Amino acid sequence: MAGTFETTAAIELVRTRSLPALVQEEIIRMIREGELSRGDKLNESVLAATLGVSRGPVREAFQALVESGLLRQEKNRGVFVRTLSTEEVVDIYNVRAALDRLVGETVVLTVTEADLEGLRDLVARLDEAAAKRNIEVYYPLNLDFHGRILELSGNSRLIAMNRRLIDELHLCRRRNLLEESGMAASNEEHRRIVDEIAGGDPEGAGSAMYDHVTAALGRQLRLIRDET
Amino acid sequence: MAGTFETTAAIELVRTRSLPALVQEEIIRMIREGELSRGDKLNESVLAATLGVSRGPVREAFQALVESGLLRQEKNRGVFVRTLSTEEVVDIYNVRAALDRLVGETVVLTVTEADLEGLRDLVARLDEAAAKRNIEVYYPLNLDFHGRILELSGNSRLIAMNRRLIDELHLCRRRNLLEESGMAASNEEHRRIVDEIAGGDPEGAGSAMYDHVTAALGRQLRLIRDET
DNA sequence: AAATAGTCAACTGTTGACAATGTGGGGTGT
DNA sequence: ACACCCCACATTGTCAACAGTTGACTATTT
Repeated sequence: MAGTFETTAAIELVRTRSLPALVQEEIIRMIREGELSRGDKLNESVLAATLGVSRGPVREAFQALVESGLLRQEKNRGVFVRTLSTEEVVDIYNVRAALDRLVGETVVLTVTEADLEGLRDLVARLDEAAAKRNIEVYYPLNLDFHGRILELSGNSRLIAMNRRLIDELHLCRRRNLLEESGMAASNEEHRRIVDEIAGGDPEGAGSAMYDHVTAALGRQLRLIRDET
Repeated sequence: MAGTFETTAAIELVRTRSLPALVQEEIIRMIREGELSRGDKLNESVLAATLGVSRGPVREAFQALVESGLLRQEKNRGVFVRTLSTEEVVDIYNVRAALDRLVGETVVLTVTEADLEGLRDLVARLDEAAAKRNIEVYYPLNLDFHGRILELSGNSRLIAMNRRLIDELHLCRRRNLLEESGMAASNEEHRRIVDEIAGGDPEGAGSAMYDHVTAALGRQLRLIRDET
């Protein structure tokens, strides 16, 4: 049969994806890509019309995103993209540091040589991007690097929580926040992380992850301070 | 004016509480109190009728609870109270251990003598409950003990995430799960936590918290194994 | 001119109705 | 007796309309 593959794929899509879930993904994408920034108001009717659905699914997506912390709701006034105070940014980075320490400790126990090879390859490509001062390449590679290590942990809750925190950090972080020196320093830490994981010592790998997040917080805070 | 106080309170209630939020709280309560157990199906119409609202707010509450992990959604079939596999329970405890280590490390830096006095008082009351093998008293005191330390951390994200994990653990944990020996052992660990916090060493306090959660996981796993 | 009351449009909160999907039971053919 | 198909019922997904609230603009008063 022609088109069988596409058909089954379409069926799977319709079977699993509901409108609220799709709306939710779209809003997250808009935040990640910067189409929505902190403090922006989301208008139910306008968003519904834009996406071609009614207000019901949009409202359901809002509730999920409020629960996950990406949106803030004021009764009878609407939902807004959350704004993070400096204190909250520090809080989030600290939590991420604690979670990533666990990621490092866990990954060491199950990592394979093939996994390590993949990570080393990513570090090499990050090096290249850093050398060219190309943030547009560096940034998604960086997300990929952390995402892959996270997956290797195999801990579903750890993965979910870390992803949510990363989404939240998109509220205050722009792609251009890492200037050149930051990229180089950051990738040196990546290299250390891979080495420590390869070394097989859980505490060492955990520390490497922890220190990396802490250093990233330092870089972020310096930028926030410079901004003002 | 007579009734001014009640009126302003009522205004504040209407101003802040929306139906979805109230429905959400009610469902969480039902899970915590055991009226809903893992795997149970939640019927939109029935729940809406019971609570005297329409299906809209109920569906919005569902989405928030799905996002927080308490409910699971199957398209066109309904939402169900999540069931946790043993692997997921282990995952959650591991994440909690990592978070609580951070709690311990953080609390040391800001704790006051008055805070410590409050914690010591709680440990004493927990001792009493443990001696009497009274789980009905021990259990809420235990929640209170951990809740207070958590608050002392002052990290809003840490507090929110920890609370959500505790809610999730209610999915598999019943009040009677801690038998007598467990209570005594658990409270010895509480005492060590307070001592380490009072000692002023972040790493020590972090370890005490971490070890307590790990030990709790051990007790939980033993019970799961005995159950089968 | 400033302050306050009144009015109105835009938006959110909630509801009931309609469409689509899944489920279980009865009947039919082998 | 067993398997299969079809239909009626229950439940979820989606939508459009109604009700209440908010914030801004206007008009009136001092």
